[in-house]
This record gives sequence, C-alpha cells and structure tokens, in this order.
Amino acid sequence: MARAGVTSERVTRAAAELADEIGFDRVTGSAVARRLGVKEPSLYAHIANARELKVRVALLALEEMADQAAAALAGRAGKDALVALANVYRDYARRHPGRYAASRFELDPETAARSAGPRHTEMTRALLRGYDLPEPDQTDAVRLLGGAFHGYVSLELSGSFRHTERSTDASWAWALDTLDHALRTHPARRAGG
Amino acid sequence: MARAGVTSERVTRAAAELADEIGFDRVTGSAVARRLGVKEPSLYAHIANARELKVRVALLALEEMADQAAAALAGRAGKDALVALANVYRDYARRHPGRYAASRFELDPETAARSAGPRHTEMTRALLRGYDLPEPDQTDAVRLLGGAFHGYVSLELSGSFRHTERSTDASWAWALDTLDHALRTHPARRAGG
DNA sequence: GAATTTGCCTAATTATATTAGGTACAGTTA
DNA sequence: TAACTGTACCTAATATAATTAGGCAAATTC
Repeated sequence: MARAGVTSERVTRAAAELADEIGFDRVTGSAVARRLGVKEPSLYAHIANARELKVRVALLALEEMADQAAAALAGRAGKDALVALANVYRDYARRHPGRYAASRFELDPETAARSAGPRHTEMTRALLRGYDLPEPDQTDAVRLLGGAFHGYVSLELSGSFRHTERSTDASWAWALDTLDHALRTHPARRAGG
Repeated sequence: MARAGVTSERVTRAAAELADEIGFDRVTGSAVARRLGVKEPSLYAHIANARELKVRVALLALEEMADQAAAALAGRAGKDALVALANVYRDYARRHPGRYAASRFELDPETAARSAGPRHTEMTRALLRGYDLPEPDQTDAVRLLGGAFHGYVSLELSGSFRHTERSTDASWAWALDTLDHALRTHPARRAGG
C-alpha cells in the first residue's frame, strides 16, 4: 500500500477542520485517523497522545488569531484599532467555532508561555497606548478588554443571546462604543492625551 | 446486598462534586458510579445517558448561581448591585470551578429556556434599571455585562492572567469601576437619571 | 404472607486511547 | 540495479468508557 504521508502538521490541520465541523470536544484520534485514511495507531508516530492533539489545535488557533490581529491592527489606532481587534476575535469565532473553542483549552504554563497567547496580550497593550492609560490601569484594561471580547463572543456563539430580538451585531457595536468611551473618559487617564 | 439508594439528585450531586475536584470535562459515568458505590450500568436507571449527566450539572450550577445572585441583589441598587452580582459569579467560579465550567455547557434551546439562565438575564436587567438606560441599550448592556463578567472570570480561572504581577482582585475592582462609570455616563442614558 | 414493582447486578457490545511488535515501502549506498 | 537501512503504517492486544439486555433480590403494596 502507498503511504499516506501523515505528518504532525496534517494531523493538526485535520483535527482543526474536524473541530469546526463537529465541535472541538468531539474531536477524537479515531475520527482524525479516519479523515486521513490511516488507522488510529498510526497517529501515535506523529503525536504523543490524544491531549497533544487538542493542544496542537489550540496553538494553531491562537496563532491564526494573533496573525489576523496583527494584520488588522496595522496602521490603526484608537477606537479604530479597538474595533478591528475585537472583530478579529468575533469573526474568527464565527468562521472557526471549533478552533475558537480550542483556543480556550487549558494549556500547561510552559506551553502557554511559548504559545501565541502572549502576543494577544501585547497587541491589546499596544492598542491601549492610544488611550493613554498609566500603569497599572493599562494592565487592568488589558484584562477587561480580553474578558469582554472573549465573554461576548463566547456567549453569542453558545446561543445565550438568541432569546432576545435585538441584533447581536448592534449590541456588539454598542459594547465596543461603550468600552471605547469608558477607556477615553476613565478617571485614571492622564490629562491631555 | 443493601441498596445504595441512588437517585438522579444524588447522581447529579456526585457529578458536581467530581467536576469541582477533577474538572468538568473529566467527569465520566464510571467515575460517578464509583463514587456512589454502584456499578456503572446502575446509573442508567436514573439518567438517560452521559450527556444528561453533564446537562444536570449545568442546570444545578445555573440554579445555584441564580439563587446566590438573587440573595446578593436583595436590597442593593446601582454600583452596589453591580459589584454584588459580579462577585457572585467570580466567587462561585473560584469555589466551584467544575460547576462553573458546567454552566457554560451548551444546552439545547428548550432546556436552556427552562433553566435558570433566563433568571440571570432578568437579574442583570433589574440591576440595570438603576442606570436608567432606554431600550435597546438596556439589552445591549445586559449582553456587555454578561460577556464581561463571564469572560474575565473565565480567563482568570484558566490562568490567562498569571503572567502579570498585578493582583487580579485589583484588576477586577478596576473593571467593575470602569463598567459602572461607562453605564452611568453612556451617551444613550436618559437625562436626569 | 403473596404479588408486584423496581433497584442494582452480571454479561455483552461498541468506541476510544494506547502499547508492542511486524512488514513493506523509500531513500541511500555500492 | 541489488542490497541496506530507516521508518511509515499495519495488525494484535489491552484498558477504560458508554450503553443495552436481561436476571435476581429487596422494597412496597395488598
């Protein structure tokens, strides 16, 4: 029989596609193997175990989002940048729900440190320079924005907003307006930004 | 042999305890059966399947949080109420990380409608009356607050904030200050609140 | 105390995760 | 091109989890 040409990259890609199709929590080694046209034990030449499969999808998602965030932020500042970054997360989550769920997979500290996670923090911090917040307020604002973006996207994706008429696009725009306004008029903000 | 006295309530309680101890995603029927001192198939007299086990834990968590939220909101208004509600979620997540994770488990629409989920929306809406926002801004604010609370708590719990020195308690207080400020000074707010 | 219900059991099936060890294909050297 | 070597993928086997079928004994009802 011809060899299938499995690599850890192809395994990861197949797992990511599967996650978007059937949900991250339903991704299994056997499903990935089936999709690649090999038997399940063959995967273990390329990945250590089933957990690593999920970790790899998480790392892929974090990196894809960071790349898109970097592209979206280029040449933007202030509210323009805030809206661009926020929309990267929201759009990514809608386009790739399984990968987005994977990006919330709990990584061990060393893996998390080497992941694209810190890039997200850095980019949010860079964006906030346009709001002229002193430390430690800038750190607090990074956490608020990270939480607000993720929380909104996560609740919208899980259907928590479906019971109400109001368009989720409109609420999203309102939320970003409000966050921008809050950061611009925050008491901690230095005078004369 | 004496009967173990298994009921769906005891199964749910055992699953919830297990979730807090080992993580919601590691809760299995066999682990619950082991904890209850019965064989795994015995569970299926009380629950339909493994998914229902998770759904029941999710419903329990949503209800416990709603009850605590109702108690915390009693007699409070304005920022006081906002902080009280937010802290219910954060404290619950820290005390019961597995149950909190369960509360994010995706329910089918009918189950979600019968769950305590809508109570959370109602309570947030009630809280926002103190901010005097007209519709549809009130709905938008419900979504922003829900997202911000959940997102912050979720990121903090998953360790995303561990890389930075700044106390997460302090950032949390800052975030609540900021949200309160934003809602009080939002352009959409009616004059003379 | 007999009849009935039912709670929990054993046995068996299917799917997933994983290890051990074999075979044949691919690339390298002669 | 034939032999050599590495390794990609396989089969076989084990453990755990989810689930169904069917049986026995304990609890409940009369």
